[in-house]
Amino acid sequence: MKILIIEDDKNLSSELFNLLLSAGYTPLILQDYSKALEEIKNTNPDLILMDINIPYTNGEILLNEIRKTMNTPVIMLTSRNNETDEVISMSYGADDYITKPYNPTILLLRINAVFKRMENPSNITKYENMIVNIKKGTISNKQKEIILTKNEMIIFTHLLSHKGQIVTRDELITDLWGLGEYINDNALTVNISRLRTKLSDLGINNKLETRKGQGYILL
Amino acid sequence: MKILIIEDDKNLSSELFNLLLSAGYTPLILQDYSKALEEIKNTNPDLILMDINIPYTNGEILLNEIRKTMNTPVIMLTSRNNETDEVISMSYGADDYITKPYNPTILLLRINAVFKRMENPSNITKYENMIVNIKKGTISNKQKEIILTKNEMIIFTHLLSHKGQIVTRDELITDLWGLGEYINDNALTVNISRLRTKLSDLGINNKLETRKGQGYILL
DNA sequence: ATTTTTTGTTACAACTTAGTTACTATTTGT
DNA sequence: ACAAATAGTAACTAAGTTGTAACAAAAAAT
Repeated sequence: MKILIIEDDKNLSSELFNLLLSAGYTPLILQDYSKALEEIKNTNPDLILMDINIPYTNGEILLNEIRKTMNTPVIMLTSRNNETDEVISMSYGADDYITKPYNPTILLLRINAVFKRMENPSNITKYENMIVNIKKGTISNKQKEIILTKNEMIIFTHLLSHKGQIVTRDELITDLWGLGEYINDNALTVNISRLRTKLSDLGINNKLETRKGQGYILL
Repeated sequence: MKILIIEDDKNLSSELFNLLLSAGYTPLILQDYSKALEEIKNTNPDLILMDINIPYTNGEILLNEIRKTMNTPVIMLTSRNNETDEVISMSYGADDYITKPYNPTILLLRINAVFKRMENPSNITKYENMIVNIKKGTISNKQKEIILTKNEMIIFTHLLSHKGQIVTRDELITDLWGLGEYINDNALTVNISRLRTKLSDLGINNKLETRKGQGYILL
């Protein structure tokens, strides 16, 4: 399990490094923002531990960037014990946060808990301002809850797990109907259309784009 | 009633000791993990009160060990008022958790509640405004009590333990009739229908939804 | 600019899935 | 042994999901 530490304070990062190492993880350290995104894509860590206050940017912005293209869990290290940081972290899509100074055991427990939540192909994911409840078969925002049919959910979760990446029509067709039988291509188109309508009911528009000749992409 | 306290903070443990003693329990104190398992087996306490953050290990691990061999109820003392600890505690099989600083009265109430639950190995659950009495085979509200048949109870409890999640028909069929013999699919449908009628008699309507092609969900 | 290809939209109908009811057999209790 | 409760079956009905087809729109290609 690779854990990427993004932290400029060298004392702290090496402490973390040792802690994680002794707990059986493979820690990696990044000191600053500049190469972060690239590095994340290269190393593809299982979890990111990020100081909210890193040089040349702040955690929120980086978190935002990360969330555009991947779902790697992120735990924020917040310096102050204030609500604002917590709220910011969580609302920007962090999976948990820890206030410094942190308790090593607690940190490990939290990491564990995040992994647990990951394993559990989890009931609940977030997208934009929506909650995607796979086991319940719904997507919702604060106002409404909308039930997706089986096909719609298959398409949506597939796109969501490849957020920011083009997904070919063939991939979706295989996911929907398997390899065997021939299905009219248009069936997918229609299902995409139906999904778009339901997303639109929750105010999500123009997020499921067509890339002609290539496939679809969820932004 | 013997209650074992596992807590390294001596102030806290002696506070707890006195509190429990004056409440009529027989408290025992352990300062650390090393002899915990052995001690638990020797003294065979009726309940364990454990700090999640004890020296040389953490509560989660100990709890895990305990759960491998016994069902002694465990209440976790978590240091902060955070969800993660709660989630961890409960998911590892704790029976309850208390956040420090704790209110003595609340603590005693919780202990009491845990004992209650033990006596009566959760034959009683609540759903909406109803009481579900599994052993008795009834569901009731303040006005009426309705008897469920075995099948109805199997279906209802299965759905109840997966509240808010889609449960496939196959799951229910397996739960009802096991894997072997073939049963007309419609038998389940009929039983669902009968259950719905009885729920409706207690004013519970539209809570047991069909998700066509997927299963049923109890909201 | 026009044609061709690809995708979108809509309405419809079929198909699958589930619901209802009544009936019967089996079990249970008295 | 009889009555009552329980459970499975079957035939029919109801409903929702999904694919199809016809047409529209947009993008790509010529």
